[in-house]
Amino acid sequence: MPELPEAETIRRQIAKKIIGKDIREASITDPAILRYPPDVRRFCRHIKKCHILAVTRRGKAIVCRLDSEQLLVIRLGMSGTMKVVPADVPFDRHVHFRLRFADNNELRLRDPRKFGGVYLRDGSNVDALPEFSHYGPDALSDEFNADYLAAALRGRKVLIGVVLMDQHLVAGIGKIYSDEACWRTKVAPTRPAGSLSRAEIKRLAAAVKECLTEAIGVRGTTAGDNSYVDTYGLAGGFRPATYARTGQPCPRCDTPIQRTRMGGGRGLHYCPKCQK
DNA sequence: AGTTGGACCTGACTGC
DNA sequence: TGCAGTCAGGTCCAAC
Repeated sequence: MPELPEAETIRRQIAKKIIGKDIREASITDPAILRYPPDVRRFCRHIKKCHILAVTRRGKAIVCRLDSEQLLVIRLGMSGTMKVVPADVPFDRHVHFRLRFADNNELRLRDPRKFGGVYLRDGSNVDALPEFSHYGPDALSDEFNADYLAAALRGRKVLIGVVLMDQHLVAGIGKIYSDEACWRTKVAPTRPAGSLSRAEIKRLAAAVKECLTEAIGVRGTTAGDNSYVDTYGLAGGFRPATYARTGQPCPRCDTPIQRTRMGGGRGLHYCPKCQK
């Protein structure tokens, strides 16, 4: 599932191929993928006159800045991948969104589970968009640090492994890197967020940046039932210590990794011995 | 306001 | 072999 490192990997790879390009045609095979505006035909008619000025990222989302003073937001959901290929390359039924450029290459969004989405919004300020107006600081920004995290966690009863995935608190972290950051901090993800000591919070903030940065360096993570691949179809090189490793030995102490369900919901992976 | 839980979606897997 | 059931999770929304 694309989190910050996977989104950043895809952003870097497609940026080289689409910045400065003129859009000639947009195709939306599944209208549900277009979250805004509601009118598919108007969207397609409008965007085919646009030019891509920049490709940035906010949390797990990729944002294209257009010369029309608009922003094209692409969310990958949990199964989304993007690639740029010549327009005559065949595609399957999971490709829901395509942008064809004047050079006859196509940007394609493939998303089997359809949790992803495309948004076209007026304006050039990413933080002002409805999609991001309540987002916390990007996990790799200077704004996300021990002081910020300590203030944000104070009094919170939600489990630390859950609250780290709250994009309103900090943007870019999902299951893989929440589990990973807790493991590196030696903190059980099942602890109430407000129970962490100042020292633990400081280590946690550093661990978040550390594992995200490492993961970007190896083009993200391919693990569990997810089939994430970058725009060249290659798996990510990051190897999580606990995520999707239930029953396998902890890399630090060999204790079998446990998985718990938080209230019937999603799973948290951790080492019951060295994470307190 | 903080928190919980269900809905969305479909490929991969399990069990009969 | 085939079919039903379960699981995975990012995000949104309704309901305590």
